[in-house]
Amino acid sequence: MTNKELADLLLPGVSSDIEFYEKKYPKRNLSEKAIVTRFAPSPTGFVHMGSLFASFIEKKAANDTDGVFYLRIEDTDQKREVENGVTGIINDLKNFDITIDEGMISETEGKGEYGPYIQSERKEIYQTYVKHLIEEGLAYPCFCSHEEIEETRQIQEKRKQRIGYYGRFAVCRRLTPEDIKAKVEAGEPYIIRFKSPGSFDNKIKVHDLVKGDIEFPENDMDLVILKSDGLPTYHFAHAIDDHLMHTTHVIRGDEWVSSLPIHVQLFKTLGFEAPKYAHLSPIMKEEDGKKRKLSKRKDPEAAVSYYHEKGIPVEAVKLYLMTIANTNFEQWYDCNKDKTLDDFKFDFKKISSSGALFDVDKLYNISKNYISYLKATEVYDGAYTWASNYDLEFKKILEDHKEFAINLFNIEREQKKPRKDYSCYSEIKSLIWYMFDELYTGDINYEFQSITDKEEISSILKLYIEKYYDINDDKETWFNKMKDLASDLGYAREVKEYKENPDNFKGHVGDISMVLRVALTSKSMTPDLYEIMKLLGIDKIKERYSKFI
RNA sequence: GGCCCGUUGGUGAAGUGGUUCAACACACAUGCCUUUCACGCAUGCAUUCAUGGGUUCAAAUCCCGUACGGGUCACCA
Repeated sequence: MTNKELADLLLPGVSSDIEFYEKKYPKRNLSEKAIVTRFAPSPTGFVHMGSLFASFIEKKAANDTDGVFYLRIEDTDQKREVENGVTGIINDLKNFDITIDEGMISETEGKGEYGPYIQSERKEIYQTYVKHLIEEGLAYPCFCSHEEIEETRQIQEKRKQRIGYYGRFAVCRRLTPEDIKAKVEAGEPYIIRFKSPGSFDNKIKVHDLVKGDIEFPENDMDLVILKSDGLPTYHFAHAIDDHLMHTTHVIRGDEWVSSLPIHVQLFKTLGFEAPKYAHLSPIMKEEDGKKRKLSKRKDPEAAVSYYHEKGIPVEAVKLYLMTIANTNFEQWYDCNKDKTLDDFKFDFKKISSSGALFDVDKLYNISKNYISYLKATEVYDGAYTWASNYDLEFKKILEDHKEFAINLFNIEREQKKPRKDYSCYSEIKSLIWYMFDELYTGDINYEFQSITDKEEISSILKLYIEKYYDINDDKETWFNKMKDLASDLGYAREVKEYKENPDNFKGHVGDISMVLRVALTSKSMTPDLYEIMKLLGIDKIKERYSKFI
């Protein structure tokens, strides 16, 4: 029996014409330096922080070089299938403004010339290559049951030998065509394994863009390439897809580095040019003094939706990702505040080779800085969008008081050194609630500081309203009047004055303004009181003061 | 257990043999500024680069061992 006949017996009705696909998916018409990358998740319905990180880098690398970034869905494991799993991924990417040039755009549709972009629809392609490999004598069927494999494993463990299907443990490799024919005709189930040409004693060196040169023993395992359901394993699909889709750079998590010998070998024996590899270290998290991989089960911040819920601007998350992606980015950005992420040239060499700890504090800091340089209207828009998704009460307030809210956000903003109050949209409400009557209700907890006597407070408020407050005053006049008020009541006009002779005064102008602030907002910490008063207006000030009195 | 990778302050890190080499940023602390807060400014925070040994006139930087951490060893990706 020839290899050709064997191939027909094993994969009847499948073509082995690989030239068909080689022609169908020609080399991409791109410049030499253009990078083609892909994000290739399983359709689990959501994107993990680590994957977002990878896809972010993939897209950036492609964009920087006028290349292509595409989305391929790896659904060869049917047990993992999740309903609407693709849509969830597309949405998460969309939320982070990661758009694709090619690939899946909905649960079932793809766009681009190199599709299908979902592996379950590429079954014929894989099988064609598998059949070709059988014809070439580079692959063979394996009839071993799970139990038999397990037995071998135990033997190997006991003898302290390497575990796996290789060398003399690869029993089906030695099956004669006649054996195979008999087994197939008897209806024995089988899978297809790759006939590894490697030897464990040979060393190979693989270059990784992040980790550098890595030396491995050559792969000598006869890996499964086609599973009993007719779908390929990851390794095989990777070789076929990235070859046919002409991926130039495979960027993925470093859990894959140990498979590198397999992948390199697969590409080589298939006659494909291997892509460049960049293996990213996982994003770590510290817990109880120990580092561990950020886990989607244990860590809410591992889910990309977390940032959406918190209302951290997408741009801020991207800035943070870039600071861990390229170690020189942070300083570059510091010196180029007017530029954007697009202006920064991503460099594979500047990827840290050890796992970065995910630093939420740093993220919030970046976000806070980012928001502080936004225009008031942009803050409004961001807060409004966030509230529309997560806080309808706040959304209504923002709608009803649009002008007011924008003016509020504009206090001490749009200047060289703006205020930095908000690190994310979800916390804005808790910082400005007292500015809205809708929220300024119920039991108010007044945070008075040095002056707490009700009588005294009342007399300060009364006098201020009756004699001093004029909404038309400019800031200087306003503040001078507060000083007048202070001296009227026996307080020092200046803090210094008070500090020099504390016995001569009941307190100082700062104490007075604190009373005015707290009685108006209940809070001891607010933005500039002059601005706050102006915004609230005389009626509301009178109302709140008299309510207190 | 085999194979592979990593280890610079509380955190992210710069730095790959030698002119302040432990930069910069976050966090923290103190002080100044200030009617509060925030901002800003100033100062402090690793005599030391996991650890032991070696190479060298000279090492965080090169080599070897040890420890610790991570990854992987499926008809999962």
